[in-house]
Amino acid sequence: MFRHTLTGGQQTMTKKIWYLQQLDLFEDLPSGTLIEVESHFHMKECRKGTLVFSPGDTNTVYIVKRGRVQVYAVHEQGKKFILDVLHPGSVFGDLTAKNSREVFAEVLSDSYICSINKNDFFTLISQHPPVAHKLMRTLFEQLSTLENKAASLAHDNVLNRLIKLIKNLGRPSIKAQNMYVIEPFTHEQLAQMIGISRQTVTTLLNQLEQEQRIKRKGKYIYFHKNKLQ
DNA sequence: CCATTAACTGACT
DNA sequence: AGTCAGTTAATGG
Repeated sequence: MFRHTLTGGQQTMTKKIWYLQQLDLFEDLPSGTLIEVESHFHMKECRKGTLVFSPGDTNTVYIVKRGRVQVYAVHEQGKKFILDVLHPGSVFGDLTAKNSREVFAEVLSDSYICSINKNDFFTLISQHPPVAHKLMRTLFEQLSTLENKAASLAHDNVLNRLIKLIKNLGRPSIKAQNMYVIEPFTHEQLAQMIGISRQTVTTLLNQLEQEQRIKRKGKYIYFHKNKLQ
């Protein structure tokens, strides 16, 4: 398993489950084997708020087919720290043999979640090297971005943390060039991603909007790549 | 200072 | 009734 420490304030944490973003793992397989592969999966419809994964769940690997899933840790004082928000194509599950106590995965919007027995999953992967290859590539890419995250949490003030978060969450807009969009999050969720308070997020977002560094429509946040330093 | 906490408010479901 | 965003006063490192 991977061990990475996030130093936000005094807290350190261990990543007990792994997840891979935006990975259509089996998309390149010939349709014949695809059908065989899919027979190993279960598909479940999950309502908003459902806990897909909770501590102690070590035998299953999950793939998000539709919707959004947030992976978060809960600390001693009951505070949430959001580790990642997963989208369709994301793969996640527990790597450890022991029970992990503090990591949960919760559905943010009505979703379809595929699940597969962990051993079956790894058997499948070893039978299809291109899939293993893709899995590893994404894994290493994510490892490098984690370093930046950790450094930001350790050294940046709240404003810079929020700015980096905004940059990381932004996806290129289809409409305007160099324009980026962030899907709806509550201020509470944004706060929980970088370990700051909800009120501070509210204040800083208003400040950034007044400085014309971001724009907002409802819960969507827009920004130009150059305007946000 | 900078940021968090607590508390209250109005808007929106 | 519950969630969310915005504001302010008090507190602490």
